[in-house]
Amino acid sequence: MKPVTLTIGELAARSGVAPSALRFYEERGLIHSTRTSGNQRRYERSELRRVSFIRIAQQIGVSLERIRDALKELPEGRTPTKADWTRLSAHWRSELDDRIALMQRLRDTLDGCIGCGCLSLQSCRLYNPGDELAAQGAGPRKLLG
Amino acid sequence: MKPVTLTIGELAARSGVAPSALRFYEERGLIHSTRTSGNQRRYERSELRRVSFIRIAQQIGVSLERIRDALKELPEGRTPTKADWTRLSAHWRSELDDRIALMQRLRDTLDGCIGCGCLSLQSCRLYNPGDELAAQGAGPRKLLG
DNA sequence: CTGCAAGTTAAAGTGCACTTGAACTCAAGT
DNA sequence: ACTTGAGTTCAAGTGCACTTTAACTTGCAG
Repeated sequence: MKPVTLTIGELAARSGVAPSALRFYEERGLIHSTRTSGNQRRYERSELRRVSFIRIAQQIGVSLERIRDALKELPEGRTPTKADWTRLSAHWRSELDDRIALMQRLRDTLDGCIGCGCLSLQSCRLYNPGDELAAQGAGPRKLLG
Repeated sequence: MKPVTLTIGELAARSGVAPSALRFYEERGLIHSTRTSGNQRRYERSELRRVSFIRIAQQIGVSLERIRDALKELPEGRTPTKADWTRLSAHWRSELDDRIALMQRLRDTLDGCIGCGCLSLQSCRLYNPGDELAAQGAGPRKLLG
């Protein structure tokens, strides 16, 4: 009968993340393991969920540092419940909404520019949305931030 | 009366991109300059449009290498016309559509998972959309690609 | 003509997210 | 017992997109 914990290879296979990346995540405090008497890592099955969460957050465009901070919200000591994950998921949901909104703003403005070919900074809404920054010479900074 | 060309500092100020970045773009073949007798760079005003294009494409998530390849489509010798830029803009517009679609897919599936807290690989649609890859053990690879 | 901000180069450094390599140990099948 | 695949550590390497540094030159205002 198989033990409930996973080796690093098993976790890698199930999550689609390389063992080297898992060690790296652990070093950075994003995931945790216990060790066997022979010093090998063993992962709780719940770590799989953590890895999943990390990959989703990366898709959304969040850095490992910010992901680590978010994961610190999870309870120490006990396995996170459905409610714990739901709360974090909801947090990324709004991150994602923000990014989608940014992309759509970019697209809509690009649509406006396609007809005129006006990709220059002086007058193009793409760089100076609302033109309030037009005189300050800051360029794309606003959209980029 | 001011000459029509821009110094690197002027281009930097107008585009919101650091001089060091502009030199880097030039080294990588994304933009071009002529030199004064004293070896200083001078930029055509049309280079401003190139820089704008580069920043937009980066926002969309395109690498400098792919941006350079796209810019190679622009005519050599003559200043790009409205039509030239329109063609390239349309190309990025579809890139952007793709990314927005990916984000929305991610969001919709995350919505489905928020209620159940099921961020695990075995059954979650977020990792195995349509479940066709579920047996292959590839994990997030499909959405990540 | 002088002073100084702005420009030049090549090489090295930065931050992020990992990967690779070397040298070694562990676990499991025959 | 032996072999082999999987695991371990630490250090160094990779790729991208720049930035910084050092030593030096230009160009313009006064």
